[in-house]
Amino acid sequence: MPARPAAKASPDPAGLLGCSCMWLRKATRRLSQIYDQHLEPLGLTITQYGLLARLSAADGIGVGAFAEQLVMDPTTLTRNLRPLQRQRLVVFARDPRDRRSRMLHLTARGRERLAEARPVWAKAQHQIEESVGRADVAALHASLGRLLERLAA
Amino acid sequence: MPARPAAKASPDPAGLLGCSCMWLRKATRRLSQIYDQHLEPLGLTITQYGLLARLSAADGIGVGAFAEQLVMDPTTLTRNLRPLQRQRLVVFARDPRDRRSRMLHLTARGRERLAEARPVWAKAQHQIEESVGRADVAALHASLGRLLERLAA
DNA sequence: TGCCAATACCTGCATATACAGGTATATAGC
DNA sequence: GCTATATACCTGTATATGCAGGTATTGGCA
Repeated sequence: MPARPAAKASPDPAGLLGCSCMWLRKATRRLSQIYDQHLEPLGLTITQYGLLARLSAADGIGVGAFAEQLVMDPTTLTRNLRPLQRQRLVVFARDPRDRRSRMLHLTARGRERLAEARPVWAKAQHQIEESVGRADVAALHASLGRLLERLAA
Repeated sequence: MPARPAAKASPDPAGLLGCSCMWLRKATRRLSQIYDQHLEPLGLTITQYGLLARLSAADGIGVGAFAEQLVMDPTTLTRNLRPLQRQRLVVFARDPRDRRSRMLHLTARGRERLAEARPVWAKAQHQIEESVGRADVAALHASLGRLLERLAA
């Protein structure tokens, strides 16, 4: 029996119960709300936390390569980095070997902020796993991982 | 063996392989891109298609109730409806019994556009099911449905 | 050397998303 | 009827997202 959250009587005349994108968008809205509420006192969104965390493992990477890792348009990434840049959590540095490229670096301040934020993020993640079930969450991640592999651009 | 798309060597120092929101956002970006490419000739995004389709099953609904159905902030919905309003695919009508409320209606033009778009949407959905596997897609939908039920606001 | 195509990034525009705080209307108490 | 509160929606501001098209730099090739 498939799960059906809101729909009352309608037999899905629009076929939207079968639209993968609607399900994903809806779930993304709800989850973002939860993470963002937890992170708000730190002045970070979940997107920004994610960028800091990824960058801490890829220091010096260029915008293009970073965007590809994130399955994100490079122009989107450029703009998503701006609030972090304004808070002096990340910096852009010209690559002397290729002056077109900009190497991204976490600042000391950025590493500090990330260290503060990590347990807050973990609390949000834990809350979600409590509500949804650890196994279901793991299955969801695996499912999304397969989807991204099979739809790789 | 859990699926791991991009990460090369790093043992996930940031814990992000376990962040549900990152997985969802990433997958949403990729899927939106696919649907939007299909729908582009019709002048619709996947979000807009979804609003038309849902509205066709809930004609006359108010902004607040519609937003709740969509797990979306009412102010977001108001603005998402604007491009459709400009294209005269939907209209707002004052409810005579409660002049605060605005009843949303598809126009004839809106119903036409939806009829044109439906097979295009179906083609995108079909492509995704071909690539990802019908069973995996169904499991994903069920998984997201459960998540939304258990995290209902 | 000098030009051209490819590359790495950016700006302009449009949509998608939500919070804070505003206006207009309705309803409950009195 | 009057007022206080609640409700339904909107605007201002900020971030998130991606496409079209631009600039600067690099590298290949004549």
